Amino acid sequence: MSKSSVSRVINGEPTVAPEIRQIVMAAVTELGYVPNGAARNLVTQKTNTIAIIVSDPPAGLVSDDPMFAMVVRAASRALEAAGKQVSLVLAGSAESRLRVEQYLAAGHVDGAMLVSMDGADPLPAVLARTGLPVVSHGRLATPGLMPYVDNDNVGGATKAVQHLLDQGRQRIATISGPLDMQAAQERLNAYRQSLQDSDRRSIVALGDFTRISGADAMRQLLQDDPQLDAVFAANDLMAIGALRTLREAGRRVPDDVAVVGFDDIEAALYTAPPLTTVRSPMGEQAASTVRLLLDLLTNGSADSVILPTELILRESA
Amino acid sequence: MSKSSVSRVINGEPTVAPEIRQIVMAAVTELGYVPNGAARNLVTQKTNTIAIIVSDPPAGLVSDDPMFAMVVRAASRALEAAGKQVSLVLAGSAESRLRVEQYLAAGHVDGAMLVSMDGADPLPAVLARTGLPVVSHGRLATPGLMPYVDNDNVGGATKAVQHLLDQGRQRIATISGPLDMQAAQERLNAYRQSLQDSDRRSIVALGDFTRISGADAMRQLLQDDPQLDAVFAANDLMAIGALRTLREAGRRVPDDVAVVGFDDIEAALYTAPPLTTVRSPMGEQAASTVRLLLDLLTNGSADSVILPTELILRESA
DNA sequence: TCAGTCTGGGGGAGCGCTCCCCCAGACCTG
DNA sequence: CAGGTCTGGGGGAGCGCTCCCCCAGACTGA
Repeated sequence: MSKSSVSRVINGEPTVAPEIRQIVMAAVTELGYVPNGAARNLVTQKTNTIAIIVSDPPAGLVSDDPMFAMVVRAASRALEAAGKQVSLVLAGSAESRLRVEQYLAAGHVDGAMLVSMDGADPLPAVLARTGLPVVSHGRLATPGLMPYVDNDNVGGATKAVQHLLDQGRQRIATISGPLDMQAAQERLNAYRQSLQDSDRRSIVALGDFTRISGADAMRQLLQDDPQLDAVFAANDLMAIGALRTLREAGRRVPDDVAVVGFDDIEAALYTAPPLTTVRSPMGEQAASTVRLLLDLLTNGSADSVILPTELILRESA
Repeated sequence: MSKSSVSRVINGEPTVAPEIRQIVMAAVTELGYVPNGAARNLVTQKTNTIAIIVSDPPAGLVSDDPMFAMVVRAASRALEAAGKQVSLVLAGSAESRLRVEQYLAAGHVDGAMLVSMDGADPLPAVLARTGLPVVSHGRLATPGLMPYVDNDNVGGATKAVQHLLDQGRQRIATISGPLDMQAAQERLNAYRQSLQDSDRRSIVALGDFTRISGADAMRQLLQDDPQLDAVFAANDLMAIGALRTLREAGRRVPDDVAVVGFDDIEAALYTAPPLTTVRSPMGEQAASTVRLLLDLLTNGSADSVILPTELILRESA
C-alpha cells in the first residue's frame, strides 16, 4: 500500500479501486488518522481559510456591538457552510496593522473580508495591492479598490426623513455617525438633501455609533434647538441613547419628539416606545459579502452589490 | 549567504554577526520577503493559532448577542496581544462538530478556548481527550475535563434575590435560562435556595437567554401569578424582554413589579427604567480565560478561576 | 496469439522552511 | 609558536503531504 493511494482515497479521487478504498478507509478510522494541515497547505499552496478583518476601536470604547455579533456570526456561518475556516483578525493600532499585513502575506489565508473600515484606514489599499482576493462589507471611501456589498444607505435615510416630513414635523434634527465612515456620511448627506428639498434647515449633532454618544448628542441637540420635534439617528444604538436623554429631559416620544433609527437591530423592538427604524439586512449583507468573496476566489472577479433597505414603522415616530 | 543565516536573522537568534544581520534585513525589506507560514508550521509543529470555539445555536435564533461580541472581542484582543492568531469556530450542527474535531486534530491550532457550551454538548469531552490544550469560558457540566474561568453565579444571584427580599417584595418570580447551561442552573439554584431560606415559594418560568424568550416568560409568569411583585431574570436580555411585557401589561416598574437582571450589559443602562442588575465581568472573564490557556500552553497546567460579581443598583428594583 | 490500449497503483520529487551537525577561522593559552 | 577552544556560518536532512510520471497488468481487437 503506497501513500499515493492513501492520498487519492482521502482526497476523493475517482480513479481508485473500491477495494483499495475500503482498506484505506478502514485503516484511517481505526488509527484515527487525520492528515496534517500544515503539510497539506504547504504543497497545495492554499489554506482553505478566510480572514475576517474587523477594525477594532481603541480599547475601552467597545460595547456590546450588535453589528459585530451579527456580521461576524453570519459571515462565519456562510464561510463554514462553504467549507472554509475562519480567521478572525482585529485591526486596531498601527503596529497591529503591520502584523495583519505580514499575516496575510505569509499565505495563511486564501482571501479576506474587510468589515467596517473607516475612510482614513490605509489597510484596504495595502491589501488590495497584495493581490490577495479581498472584498469589503460596506462601501469604502476609496472606490474601485475591491468589490463590496453595502445596503442602500441613501435610500434608507431618505425614507426615514421623508416619513418625518410626512408626519408634519417641523424641526428635524439628526445624530450622525463618525464621518470617516462611509455609511455615516451617506446617511447624513441623504438627510441634508431631503431637508433641503423641502426648504428646511439641518440640525446636526455628531456621534460615533455608540449608545452613549447618542445620548450625549441628543443632549447637545436639545440645547441647540429646544423646539425640535423629530430626530433621525444614523443608527439604532444612538437612537436608543437619544431615547434615554429625551426621557430624562421629560420629552414624550413620539408626542413631543419623534425618533427614527437605522439598522433595525433586535433591541429596537424592546425600547420604550418601540423604535421606528430603517431595516438594513445585516446578516444578509454579511452572507452576500461572503458569496462575493467566494466568487472572486473562483472566477477572479465579482461585482459589487447594493442591498435594499426598508422603513419599519413602530411607535417612536 | 546561506538560508541558514537568513533563518537565524529572521527568528532573531543571537548568534549572528551584526554585519550579516544588516545585509539580510536590507534584502528582506527590499524584496518584501515574508516567510511562508505553512512551511514554518510544518517544521516547527506549531501554528501560533488559537481556536475560539463558540457553540452556535441553530440558525434563526441568533440575535445581536452582546455576550458573543464582548467575549469574542475581548478574547481576540488578549490573544493578539500575546502574538497569537485567532481561528473562530462555530460549533453548530452535529456534522459541523465532526469538522471541528477534524480541524483541531489536523494540527491547525496550538490550543482552544470553549465558549458557552451547553451541558449536553459532547464537544468538551472529545476535545479533552485529544490532548490538545483546551480551556473553557464558563464552567462545564462535567467537572474536571479542563480548567475554566467563570463568574460567581451563585453569589450574584443570591445578592439579587436578597435585594428583592430586603425591599420587602412578597412574591418573587424568576426567569431562568436554558437549564442545559451551567450558568443558568446555578443562577436558578441560588434563587431557589434564597427563597427557601426565607420560607417563600418559587415561581419559575423558562427562557433561553434571548430577549424574546424573556418577554414570553414574563407573560407566562403574569398569568401564573398576577400578584407577583418582583422578577429576577437570569440575564439582562431576558430582563429587557420582561420589561417590555410588563409595560404592555400596564405594570409600573419598579412600583408594581421590581426587575433585576444579570450580566450588566451596556443596554441595561438604557432601558426604561434603567435596569438593576448583577455585574459579571465578561470582558475580564474572557481575558482571564485567555491567560489560563496561555499558562496551560507554557506550564502544562493551570488552575480554574472564579471571578466575583457585584450588584448594580439602578431604578428597576 | 500478439501487439496495442487503457486503467490503477507505486515511486519519488519537491513545497519552504528550521535545526542539527560540522567545519573554517579567530582567538587564547602555555 | 603550536595546540586547543570557541564562535559563527554553511550544508543538508527532513517535516508530511500532493502530484507527476511511469510501469505493471488487464483487456481489447485483428
